[in-house]
Parts: sequence; C-alpha cells; structure tokens
Amino acid sequence: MKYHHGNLKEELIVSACDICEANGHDNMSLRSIAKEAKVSQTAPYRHFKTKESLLAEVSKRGFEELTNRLKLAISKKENSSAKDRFLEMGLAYLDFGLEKRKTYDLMHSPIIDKVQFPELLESAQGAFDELVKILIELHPGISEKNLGRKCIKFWAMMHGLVGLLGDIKIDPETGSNAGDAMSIVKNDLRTFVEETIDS
Amino acid sequence: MKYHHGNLKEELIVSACDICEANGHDNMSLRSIAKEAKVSQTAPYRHFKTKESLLAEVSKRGFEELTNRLKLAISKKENSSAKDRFLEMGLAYLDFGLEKRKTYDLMHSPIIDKVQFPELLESAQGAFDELVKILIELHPGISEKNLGRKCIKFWAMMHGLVGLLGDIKIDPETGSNAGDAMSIVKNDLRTFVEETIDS
DNA sequence: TCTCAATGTTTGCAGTGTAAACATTATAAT
DNA sequence: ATTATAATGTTTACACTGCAAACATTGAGA
Repeated sequence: MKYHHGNLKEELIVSACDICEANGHDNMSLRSIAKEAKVSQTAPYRHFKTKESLLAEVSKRGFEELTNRLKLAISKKENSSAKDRFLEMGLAYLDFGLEKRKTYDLMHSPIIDKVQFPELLESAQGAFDELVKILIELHPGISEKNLGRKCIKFWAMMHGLVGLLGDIKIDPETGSNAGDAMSIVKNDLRTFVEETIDS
Repeated sequence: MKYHHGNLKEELIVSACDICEANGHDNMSLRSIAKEAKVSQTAPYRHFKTKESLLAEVSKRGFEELTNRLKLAISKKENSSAKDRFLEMGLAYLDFGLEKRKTYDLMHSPIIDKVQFPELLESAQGAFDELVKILIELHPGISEKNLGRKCIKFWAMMHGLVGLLGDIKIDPETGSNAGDAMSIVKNDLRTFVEETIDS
C-alpha cells in the first residue's frame, strides 16, 4: 500500500456523489467517505477545506449533468421545431429532477452558500443559459424584460413541478398520487410550453 | 425552581420555531433548545421521540400559518371577484414563502418523512385545500382531472417562484437580481392567474 | 542532494442525537 | 390519607460528527 493515494480527490468526489444520491446529503459523513477510500478520516481535508466545499463540488457536478441533459435534449431533435425542442428540454429537466432527486435537493439546498463557490454559481448559470438560448431562438429580438419574465415563469414551473412530484401524495383529496400527477404533467407540458411562449 | 417545568412542550416548540426561522433547521440542536428552556439536555425526549418529530411539529405550525394566511387573503376581499381573491391568495403564498423562507424550507425538506407524521400531512393538506376550494369556485362542475391539472400548475408555480426568488441571483446574465425578479413576478402574477383559470 | 510543498496519519476536542438508569412529582384508586 | 402508577425531570454514558494541530512520508524542482 503506497502512502500516497494518487487520485484521492476525484475518488472522494465520486463517492460523495454516490452517497448523496443514495442516502441524501444529510446522511453523508466525511468520515464514511474517507473510510470508503481506505484513507484516514482527516485525509479529505487536504483536498477540501470543509465538508461544505465537498458538497459544493457534488452540487456543481449535478448542475453540469443537468446542463448536459438539457443540451442533449435540444440537439437530439435538431430537425424539429424550436417549440418541440423547448418541450423536450422541459421534459429533460423533469426527468433529471425526479431521477436524481436527492442530488437535485442538494443543488437547491440552503446549506451551500453558492456565493462562496463561484464555480458552482457558474455551473448553475450554465443550465440556466440553455433556457435563455432557446427562448431567444423562439423570440428573436425579445426585450430583456420579457425574456426575464419568460425565464422565470418556465424555470419556476419546472422547479416547482420537481418539488411537488417528489412528494408522495400531491393530491390526497382526489386520491391521485405522484404517478398520476406526473402523467398529467407530461401530457400537459406541451400546453404549458405554448403558454410560456405565447403569453 | 420547581422540578417540573409546567409548560415545557409548548416552550420547546416555540423555541424551535424561532431558531428554525433564525438559523435554519440544520443549525438547530436539541441541546441548545433545552438549554434555552433551562432544562436538562435530554428533557425534550419526554415530549418528542426524536429530533425529527420536533421538527415535524415546527413544520406543521408552518403549514398552519400558511393556511391561515391563504384563508385570510381570500376572505379579506370578500366583495371582490373570485379571480381577484385567487390572485390575492397567490400573493399571500409568495409573501409567506419569502418572509419565512427558512421555515418554508423545513416544510419542504426531505429530512422529515411526512408519511410518518399524519398530523403534519393533514396540515399540509389544509393549505392545499384552500387552493382546491377557490379553483372549484372559479370552475363550477370542473372535472377531477382538470381540477388536478390546475392545482398542480398553480401550486408548482408558486412553489417554484419561492424557490427561485430565494436564490440571490436569479439571472446574473441580465444583471437582474431577486428584487427585480420579484417585481416582475408580482406584476405578472395576474396574467399567470388568468392563464391558470382559462387554460 | 537538499529543500519544500503536497499529501497522508495520529491524536484530540467540542458538539451532536439519543439510550438507560434513576429521581421527583402529579394523579387517581384504594 | 395512603399508596401505586404514570408523567416528567436529571445524570451519565456512548457512538458519531466536523475539524484543528502536530507529525510522517513522498515527489518535484533548485
């Protein structure tokens, strides 16, 4: 066994990503991650000033994956109309949020002060930019104010849907559960996309 | 100093609510709350099985306050149109979420398994019911499916907006900050309300 | 080869949630 | 009134946490 690990930082990050998505970020301890990498419990401190900064890295990778998925969703249907690609992007956002819900939660958790991690802020911005780009394509020459309005509207809706659909019962009143809600949403997303574009 | 406190449970809850809104739920320790009540550090365990169950109570009170605010917003303008009251309710939701952001975060935090706390689930349902009621008033005889659709759409938008507006910079690209975003949203909320109703 | 920065380990501390055993008090049945 | 019992408090202890400090080992450049 060599004294130096060789690739510790990367391994810690990957472990952290796995544990985060498996158990949630608040059930993740630096010590357990260190143990998994077969390294002393304080070794991570050579690579991360605090636990928060490791979580910031996990969050950053989450935003990077989200960005990639959004890009992919848009480019995959290059021949389709801008509206269709916009719709596809919305679905990709929902899929990511629901598939990687625990990571998604970390990405929006207040425990990480994004201002303290400029790289994290940047990667979050990267995802947002995808939305901005397609909205501009859909509305050439749109004013900044109207662009901001549409961005907020769409982003908030996507974010809100992930939050709602993640809860077990969105509407116990009518007995419908999250699964039902999801199908409602997917069926209606096109309508909503159109509203976002047109209004 | 009497051995028995007399009103410990209630005092613990109130303290917890205060600390939660002041520091966030993850910066709250049972021990510090016990200390504030001048009671031994394990005394809270006579009233709450776990820390989570105390947080569940805090969350529950948050939903109760939200429900009250929604009710108030609707009833305050009894003479106005249903649409106006609906709009007022939306604004009340946003106000609550932004004013009591830390509590709002707890209410939607995955650390509390709502299924394990039926009373919490019920109080959350109470807030949701206010939305259902006014939507039914706006659309007499609406089908369950369409009702569910409108509920999801509106609730998600409100939830998403609170999330987005809570972040410091919603749109660094255009340089607009959360304050700007908030004014955009408030100005446009009527439009969105109308879309929710009409579509 | 020497130096030094990078990266690892050991030890230790203060803080956490909570279980277990015990002490005190309020309540209700005799 | 006495007494059993349940409710509510304290003490002590344990395993776990993030993290600081001192020390050990290694690899890279002067």
